[in-house]
Amino acid sequence: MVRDGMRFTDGQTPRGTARAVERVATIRDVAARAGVSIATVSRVLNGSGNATPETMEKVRTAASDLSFRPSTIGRSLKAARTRTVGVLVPSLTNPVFAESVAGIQEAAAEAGYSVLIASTDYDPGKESRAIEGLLSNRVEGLVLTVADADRSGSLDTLDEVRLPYVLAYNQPERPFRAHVSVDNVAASRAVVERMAVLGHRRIGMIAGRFRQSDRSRRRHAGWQAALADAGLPPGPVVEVDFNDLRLAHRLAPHLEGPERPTALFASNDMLALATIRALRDLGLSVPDDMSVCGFDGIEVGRLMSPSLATLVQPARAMGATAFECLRTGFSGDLQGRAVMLPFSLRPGESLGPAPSEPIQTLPERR
Amino acid sequence: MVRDGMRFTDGQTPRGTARAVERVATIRDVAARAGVSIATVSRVLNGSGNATPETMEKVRTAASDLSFRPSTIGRSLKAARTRTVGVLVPSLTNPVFAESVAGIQEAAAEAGYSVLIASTDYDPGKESRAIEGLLSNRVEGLVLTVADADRSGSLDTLDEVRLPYVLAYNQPERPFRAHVSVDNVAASRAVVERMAVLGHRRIGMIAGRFRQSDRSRRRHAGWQAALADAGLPPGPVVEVDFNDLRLAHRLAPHLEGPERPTALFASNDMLALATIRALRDLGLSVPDDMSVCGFDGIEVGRLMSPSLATLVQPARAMGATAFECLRTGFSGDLQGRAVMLPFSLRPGESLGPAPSEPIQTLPERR
DNA sequence: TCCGTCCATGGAAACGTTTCCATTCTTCAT
DNA sequence: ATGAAGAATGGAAACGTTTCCATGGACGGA
Repeated sequence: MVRDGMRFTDGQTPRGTARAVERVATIRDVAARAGVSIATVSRVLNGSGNATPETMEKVRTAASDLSFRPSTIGRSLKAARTRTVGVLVPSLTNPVFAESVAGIQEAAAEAGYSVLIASTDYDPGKESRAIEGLLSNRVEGLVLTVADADRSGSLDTLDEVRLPYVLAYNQPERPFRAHVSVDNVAASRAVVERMAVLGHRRIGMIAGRFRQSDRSRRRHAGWQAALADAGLPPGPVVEVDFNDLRLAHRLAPHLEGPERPTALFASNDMLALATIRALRDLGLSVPDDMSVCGFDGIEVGRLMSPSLATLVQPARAMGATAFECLRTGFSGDLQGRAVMLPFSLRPGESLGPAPSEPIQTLPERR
Repeated sequence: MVRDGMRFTDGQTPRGTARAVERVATIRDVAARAGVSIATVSRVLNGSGNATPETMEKVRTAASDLSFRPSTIGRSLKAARTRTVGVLVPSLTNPVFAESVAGIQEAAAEAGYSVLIASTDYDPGKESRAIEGLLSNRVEGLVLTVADADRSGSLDTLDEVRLPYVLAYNQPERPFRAHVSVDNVAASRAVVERMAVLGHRRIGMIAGRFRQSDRSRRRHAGWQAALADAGLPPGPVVEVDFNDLRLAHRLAPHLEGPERPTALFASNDMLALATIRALRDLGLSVPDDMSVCGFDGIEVGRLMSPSLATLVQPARAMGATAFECLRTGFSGDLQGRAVMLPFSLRPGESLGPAPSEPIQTLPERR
C-alpha cells in the first residue's frame, strides 16, 4: 500500500509530450492513497452511504492532496446522464441571442448543468452538423432558435430521436413543439397602436425575410391586423436579407411623395438600427422626418442617439425559462408546452409624434 | 442472430418515463443487427483496418437503420481525449466577447471540436466554479478572458493542473502566459495621436477600473505615453465600474471651465457609448462640443448616430486565433506564446476636429 | 453466551467505445 | 502439396465512474 506520493495504479509512467503532462488523478489514485477501496471513495465523496469519520477524513485529504476532480465522463457513462444541455442559435453576435444564451448559461450553471454551444450562421448545413455533434455528445436536451420552426429538418431529427428540446423566440404555428416566446402578434399590435396614438397614419414595415423567419411572419401579421383595426392603410413592406443591412437603396423608393410613411416598424432591433442609419444617410432626421421602432429590446438601443424605441422581449428570462422548461420536462412530456413571456414597449427618441401637416387632414386618434 | 428490428443486447426493456424514451442505439446494437462483432463495426465506421465490401455494406446499413451515433463519451473515456474545449468569458452580452466566442466556436467546429461555455459576470466565485466544471468535463484546453491575467486564481489553478490555455484580449505583464491580443499600448497611442492630429490638446480618459482589468491599465499607459510624447498635459481620468454605466454625474465635474477636455478616450466601446449618452444628457453635442473615441470596434458602433469612432480589434479573429493557438499547442509547449493581432482605427462621426477657439493658441500638429 | 442486526467496507459488474492480440481463412510462392 | 504471409474478423481488456451485492465485524437483546 502506497501511503504517500502519487501512485499510478496501472504501473505505467505518465505519458508525456514535449511538455510533461501528468496524468490527472483518478478515483483509484485517491483510493490507493487513502488506503481504501474505490467504492468507499465514491461513497464518501458523493455523500451516499455511510462511513467512519476517520475514513471520510482520510478520503477527503487524499482527494484534495491529489486535487482529484471526478471525471464527468466516467460518471456520465455509468449514469447514462450527462448533465449537459446543448444550445443552438443562429448567431452569437446578435445581442438578442447572446442575451438569451447568457440566460440559459446562468440557469444551467445554477442547476449544475454544463452548456455546449453551437451556432448556425443561418446555414442549414452548419445547422445539421451542429445537431449531429450535440447528439453525439449525448446532451440531455436542447434549447434552440431556428429560422423557421414549422419546417426545420433539425427539429424533425430531434423529434425522431426523441430528444427533448425547447425553442426560444420561435413561435411555431403548429403548436406541438415546445417553445418560449412572446406573443409576437400582440406585441406587434402594441407597437402599431402606439404609433397610431402618436398620430402616425402611414406606417411601413421593415421585415426579415418571411421565408427565413417565423417571427418575422408573426410580427408582420400583427402589424397588418393592427392597421386594419385602426382603419389605416398598410404602408410599404420592405423584406430584407439579414446578410445585407445596407438599406438606403431599398428604402429610398418608399420615401418619396405625399404618401410616404411617417413611421417604420422594424421586425427586429438590428434592422431598426440599420434603418435609422440608412435614413440618416438619405438625409432624413429621426424622429423629425421619420419615426422608427424596433423589436427585441437590445440594451445598446438605450445608449445610442437617438435612443431606440423598441418592443422589449425579456431575452435573458427567455433563455432561463427555456432552460427551466427543458429541465423540468426531462422526465415528463414536453409536447405542446408553450410559455408566453410578457413584453413591454420601451419608449425612445426614435419614435416621436407624427409630423403635424398630415395630421390636419385627419381626426386625431386618441 | 437477430436480423431485423432493434435488439436490446442486455435484454432489458427500454427504460421510460411518462414519455417512452427509447434507448439510443449503441455499437452493440449495430453489431447485432449487422451480424458482426463490435470490433468490426468500430473499424468500418472509423475507416481503420480493413473489411470486406459486403461487411462494410452490412455495417453501414445497420448503423444508418438504427441512426447510430457513436457516443463521444464512450469514445472519450477510451481515448482519453474529449475533443472539447472550454470557453470562459466575463459576459456573453458584451458584443466584443460575443464576437470572439463566435470566432472560437467557428474555428472549433471547423476542427471538429465541441465548445463548452461558461461566463463569470466578473464574479470570482462564479469564475472558480466555472473552471471546476470545465476541468471535471475534461476539456482539452481553455480559451478565456479574465479580469486581470497577472493575478488570477483561476489561471493559477490551470497552471497547477497543467491544462493548456490561451488568453484572449488579456495582455499580461508577465508574459509566460500564452495570449492573443492587440498591442494595447500602441493601439491607445494611435488613438491619442489621431486626436492630436485633429487639434485636440486636452484629452481625457474614461477607463474601466484598473484593478479589474489589465487591458484598462495598458490602454491607460498608452494614453499617458502618447500625451507625453506630444507634449500635452494629461487630461482627467475617470475610472468607472462596469456595473454602473450612468456616467453623467461622474463626467459633469470635468466638463466645466476653460481647461475642460475636448476629447475623451474610452477604454472600451461600451464605455464610449455610455459616455456619449451621458454627454448628451448633459446637453453637450458629440462631436461638436466633445469628441469621443472608443476601443474594441463593436459592430453596432457603425449603425448608431453619431457613428462611433473606435480602435478596432479583430475580435472574431482573436477568438479563432486563440483556438488555433491552443489546438496546435496541445502537443507542444504553450508557455510564453504571445500573438499580437493588427488593429486599426475606424473613423466615425463621434471623433471630429477640436473646436476652433482653443486651437489658435497652439501650433497645429501634423 | 449465542444469535440476529446493522454498519462499514470491498469486489465486481456495467456503461460505450477503441484497440491489441489471437484465430481462422485465403492466397501465393516454393 | 506445404508452408508462409497476409487479410478479415472476433474476443477481451481498458478507460473512470457508480452501485449492487457480499463479507466481516461490532453490538445489543435474550
